[in-house]
Amino acid sequence: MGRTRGFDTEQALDAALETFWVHGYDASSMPELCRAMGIQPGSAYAAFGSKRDLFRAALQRYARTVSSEAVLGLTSSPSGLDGLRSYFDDLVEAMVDGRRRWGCLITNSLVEFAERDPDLAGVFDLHLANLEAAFEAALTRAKAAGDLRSGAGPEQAKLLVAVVQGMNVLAKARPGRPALRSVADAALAGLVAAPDAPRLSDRCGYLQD
Amino acid sequence: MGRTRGFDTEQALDAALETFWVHGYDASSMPELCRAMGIQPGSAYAAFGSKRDLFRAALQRYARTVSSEAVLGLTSSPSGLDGLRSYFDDLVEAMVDGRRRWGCLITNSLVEFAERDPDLAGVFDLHLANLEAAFEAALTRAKAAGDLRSGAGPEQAKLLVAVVQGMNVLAKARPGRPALRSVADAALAGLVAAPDAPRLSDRCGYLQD
DNA sequence: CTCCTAACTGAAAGATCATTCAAGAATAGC
DNA sequence: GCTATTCTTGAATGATCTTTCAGTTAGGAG
Repeated sequence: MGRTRGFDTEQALDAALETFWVHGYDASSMPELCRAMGIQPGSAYAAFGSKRDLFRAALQRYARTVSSEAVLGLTSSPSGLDGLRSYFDDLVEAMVDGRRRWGCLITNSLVEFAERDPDLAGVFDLHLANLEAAFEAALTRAKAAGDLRSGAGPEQAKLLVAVVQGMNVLAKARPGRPALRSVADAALAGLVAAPDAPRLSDRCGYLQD
Repeated sequence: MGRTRGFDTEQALDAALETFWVHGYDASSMPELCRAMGIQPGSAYAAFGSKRDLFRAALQRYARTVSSEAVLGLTSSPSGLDGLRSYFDDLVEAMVDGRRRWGCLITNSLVEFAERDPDLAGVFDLHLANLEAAFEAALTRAKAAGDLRSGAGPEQAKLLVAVVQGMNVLAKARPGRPALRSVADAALAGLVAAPDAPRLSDRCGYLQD
């Protein structure tokens, strides 16, 4: 009983998420967040607790939606190499045109918050570990299929995580598609390269455009 | 004529630089910066103008000292490959023990400021271009010396820039030496790998430890 | 329809922030 | 030593930020 909530909590959370994503935590004031969410401070505090709690909820929503959707493309493909290619293709396009032009909320937050909120460290570590595990699985499948150069394997997963974090940083400088492609292509080239005998691999689309 | 300045400007700037480095711009308040610099607000404003100006000065000092010192190790070595190895070795050690445990001031600031201060974009772009040029030169020398796998060359410079930015992000999560080494080693392994014929290269120290 | 309860509103509180400024202190040139 | 000039001090200013709260509105239960 009592008055029913006049706004959709998840929709409001998405609005806050985008504000945090674009401007960061400190640079997003409560008045601005409330404007984005379309509600008043009182409602925001009643629904979410505090600015920090709202941020935590937004981070977790991001991990559950945006981030895990991207990882899904990596794990769902039967071919490990195709999964890797499509992951990086989507990443580049989202950074040029889409929402990733503001980088990655988790990367941004890791940089902004690592020294401040130990509670959030768990969220960051979990996200990085998930990404690494997905890369590891894809690399294992790719290796089993004979798509990797000898010497390359699942132990390159940490490198790919670092490359993705680096691209998230570079994306904020709006470098344009060619520069981002160049990073992604070079990262994959280091894995699949058939250095002296190009015909070793029957999959050779990685330089296609 | 007039009273002489009671503090050393460069020393104060270094203190502010470290504060910004550890906590970021927004999370470094003027009272805190003044405490770190050992001066009062009035003196800080007389000497540096505004908080933003102080930050700009700190950024440029960082680029002129910390950053270009690291790049020097990359360009000074006659062997391109040795330069690359020592650059990444130093990077990893500084991230484990040294001042880079707070990441890189420029990376942190790029993430925090890209959407806010177009004036700073020039500083960021210049820094990234310098780093890329240094990698490019080292890769060119390494290739000329026959130290790279065929297919690898100066066009991998952008990838290395991304890897470094990614390591700067990961460093904030305090991942420990093995994880960082794993990233650096994998990045170099993708360049120098002698995949099917290890004896192709007479320099093969990249797996030494 | 009435009442009870929960949500909403928007102004206010209380803290903190960047910045300024008047007053005191110290130096260089005369 | 005196004066003009510059630096330092630390409190004050005005803005802004997060958070709260009293008063109002609206929906469900009886």
